[in-house]
Amino acid sequence: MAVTIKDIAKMADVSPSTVSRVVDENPRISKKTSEKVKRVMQEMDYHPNMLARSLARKDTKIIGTLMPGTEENAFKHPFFPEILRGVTSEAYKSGYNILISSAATPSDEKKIVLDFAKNGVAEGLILMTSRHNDTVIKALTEISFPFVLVGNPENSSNVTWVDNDNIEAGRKLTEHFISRGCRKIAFIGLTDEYLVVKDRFEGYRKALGESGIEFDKGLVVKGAFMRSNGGNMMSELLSRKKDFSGIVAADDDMAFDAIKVLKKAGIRVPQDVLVAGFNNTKMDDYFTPMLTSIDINAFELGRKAFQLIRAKIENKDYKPTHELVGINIVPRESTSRNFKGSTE
Amino acid sequence: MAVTIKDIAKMADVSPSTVSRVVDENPRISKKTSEKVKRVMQEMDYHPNMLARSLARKDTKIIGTLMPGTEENAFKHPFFPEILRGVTSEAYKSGYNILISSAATPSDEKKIVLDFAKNGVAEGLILMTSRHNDTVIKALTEISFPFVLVGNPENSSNVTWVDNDNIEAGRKLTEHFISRGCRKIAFIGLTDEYLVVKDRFEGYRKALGESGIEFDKGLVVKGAFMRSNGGNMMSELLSRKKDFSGIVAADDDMAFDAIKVLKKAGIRVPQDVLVAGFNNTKMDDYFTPMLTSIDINAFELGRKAFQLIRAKIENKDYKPTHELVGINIVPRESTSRNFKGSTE
DNA sequence: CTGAAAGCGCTTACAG
DNA sequence: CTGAAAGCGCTTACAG
Repeated sequence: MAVTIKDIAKMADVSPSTVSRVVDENPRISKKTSEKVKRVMQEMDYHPNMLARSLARKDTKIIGTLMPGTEENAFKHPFFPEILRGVTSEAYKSGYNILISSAATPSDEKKIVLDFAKNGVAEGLILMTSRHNDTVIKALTEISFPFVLVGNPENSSNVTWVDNDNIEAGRKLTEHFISRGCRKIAFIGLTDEYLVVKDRFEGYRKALGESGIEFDKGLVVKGAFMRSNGGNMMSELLSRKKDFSGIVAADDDMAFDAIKVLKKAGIRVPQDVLVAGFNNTKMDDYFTPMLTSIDINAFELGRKAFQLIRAKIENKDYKPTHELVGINIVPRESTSRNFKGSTE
Repeated sequence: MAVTIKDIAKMADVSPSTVSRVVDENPRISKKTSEKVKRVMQEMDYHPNMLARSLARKDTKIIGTLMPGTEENAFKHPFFPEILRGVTSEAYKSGYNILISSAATPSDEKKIVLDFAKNGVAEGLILMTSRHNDTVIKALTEISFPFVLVGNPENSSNVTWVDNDNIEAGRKLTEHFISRGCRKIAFIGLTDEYLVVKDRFEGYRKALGESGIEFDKGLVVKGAFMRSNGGNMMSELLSRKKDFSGIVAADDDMAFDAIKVLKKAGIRVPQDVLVAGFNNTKMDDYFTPMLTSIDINAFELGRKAFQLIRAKIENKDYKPTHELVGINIVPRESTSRNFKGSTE
């Protein structure tokens, strides 16, 4: 059987209360007693039982995270692990542990989350994903269980969240094209479904405006935010027979597929058209040409998310707030002006 | 305050013991009582406190996982998330939760793990990584805390583990080259450091032997198991001026870099030389040419790992064992014989 | 079939 | 500075 506080108390010839206080570094305990108890704890290899402590104290130092459903493709997106890494790394510093959970499908999520919120294990929750008309967020808000969303909520008034400044991201990437001399810049992958994309698009328009370039909606292609459509959208754009020298894709995967279609059509990237996307996927370095992209700093998103949830937990009347994580542009071959041809 | 078993007892006019038994679906409770209690639980939105239950029962339904250090590159390897996804998905089915922890550096690991093992929260541990002379495994074995390793331990006698059949993987991939008519097949990235690689190499030799191809150690290039070296190893091989028509790389990343060097040297893949790797990275589809690879089924590794740890926990004298997860070859352009040239 | 009571391993207000 | 005692919210052997 594991060593308990009672065993230590007996060996050290003090009361359990005293041992508990030593463990807790309570300053009221005399140095002498404290040292004696500590020695005994060492000798007996005592590790406090966290369950008992949590039950008595009503805190657990455990934060839950809700990942996208294991059956969903979202889970496979490379930035979830990065976010998780950020969360874990930050949690580690302050002695918190991270519990991950994930329903198979969105419909199971609410049940899981509510149970999570009420079964006493997690003190707070980090949501990795938000949906249109999110019932999870609503439920959590109703019972006022502390949570932080990574991403931008539909109704941001009452929720604490971290996200990138997606408008800024769109603006910066578009400026990059402009600085390379492009004036006819297309945007592919616009959708109403995701705020991220709408924001990136807004940034795109902003950049155009700031440079006095007239917005041409003939250069915008709408489409679902899914990889498989990058190619179709590119074909659509080509079929319009419009002139363009740059393409902002709503994310890297779309950019890859768009470039494939361009190649087939005999249009060279970057010699004929510059292309770039968002997310700074690992693949960007391996694609031909290497893809210019916006790094969203997923690790930092995770860190910030943890800091916020911790703040909420430790300060019950912490007001809903949000933080924006900076982005960086990573220029690569696909927008290079002195590209000597690919390495093949 | 949260609703407790006492509140339910009072409302339903029974004793707390009875409520507890209803929650536990104890068949000794009369249907009538059970229904009454359940109704009250519904009405009051009762969720059992897991901490209290765990403390009393001495089980927590929580499994810990040790990821590679957050500061290590390993954490970024795309198969960790996949493994985790497998673990989580399987855990969900049986109502277990997964706690992730990760030291910053290997030296912190032992402390974390031992505390984990003794603080009563996790009933078992899944280790995602093993090291040369692994002190974590040793410590866990000494205190006989249940754990399962994903990967192959140095000293496999006393540990339960899941891994791919890496010998089979090496064999299958090499056979693939042979079936394409290659007889002079190089192997780059051999190292003593990792058993995975040694096994893949063993499979390579096996396949050669089975086809009566003489092994030529002049076609083997040693090198650390790190991406950055794929290019160097390729250069080394080229400098030997040996003839070869196929290259087995110790993993996909090495294959990518090797191909880049080949391209620079004016050697075409697959027209002049076939190349393939291991892991079936997402990038394989985006690289030019698309890379043939061995899929290691990381999701399945995770699932199996969970099943094993659960078996160990629920059956205390479960004997150390291991399971091998099958692999699949995924043929792509880089080993295609009727490749019409890339899409560019 | 149901309940009273002891116990899981801690914490902490109260008393001294 | 230290201890006795009650309590955190459950479970379960025992008794009936």
